[in-house]
Amino acid sequence: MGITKTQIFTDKQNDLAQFFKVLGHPARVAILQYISNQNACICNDLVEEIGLAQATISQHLKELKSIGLLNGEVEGKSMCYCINVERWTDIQKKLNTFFNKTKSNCC
Amino acid sequence: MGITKTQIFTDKQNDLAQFFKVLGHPARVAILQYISNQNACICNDLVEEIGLAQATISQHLKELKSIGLLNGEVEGKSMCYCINVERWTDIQKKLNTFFNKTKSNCC
DNA sequence: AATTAATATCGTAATATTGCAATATATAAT
DNA sequence: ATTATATATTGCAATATTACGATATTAATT
Repeated sequence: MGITKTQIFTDKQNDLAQFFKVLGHPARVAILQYISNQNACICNDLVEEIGLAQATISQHLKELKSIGLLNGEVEGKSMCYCINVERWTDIQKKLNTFFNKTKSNCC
Repeated sequence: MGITKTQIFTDKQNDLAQFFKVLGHPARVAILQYISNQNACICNDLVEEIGLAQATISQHLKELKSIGLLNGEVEGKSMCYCINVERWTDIQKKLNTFFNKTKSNCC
């Protein structure tokens, strides 16, 4: 079908999967790395930097915003995006909890 | 288009995104959690446990195997899947390196 | 007010993913 | 050998994602 059966999973499982999913695209990985390398907020150097169309970059930014990873502020006629450090750390913790809990005791 | 432009990203970015992507489905999160909760290797209790068709579970297992997270051993007429702990730890480290390096210094 | 620049949204095409029924394969049990 | 059981693969339908051009929208500049 193409539709994930979210109803049969717990909220935690769905949330966790959603975090992983949003991070599961190289453009979004690259965007986050680029933002962190600039010592200031970025605007749309990203279009030049990454090499995808402006509409595409905008879409990826939207997905990163959707899980709260980015804050966006209007800065004149451009946008200033930056990483929401609190959320960033929060998600990192959640992923690590998953990794630490999920341990193998077999084979 | 629907096709990710992997050529414009580094191997590291693509690999990282691939790990995230494979973990980015609630069924695969649930499978990993279930395997870790059993004190032994599992076979296909998963079909009953998770509530997806056998073919679907088999597909998800294949994806988890594709990044080396699962080992599968023939056990009579069933399969014994277990988490590859070494790989598991390795991927956890890589994700944490990404999280730690990607830090914000703005806003 | 008109123009320019930056970003967002819409519409659309191409491709990918999810899920399942049906079928194939392989081993154990009879 | 036949049957039963467990898993993998194939083929297909439905939906999602990726990417982009075209078009809003919004704010600064002239």
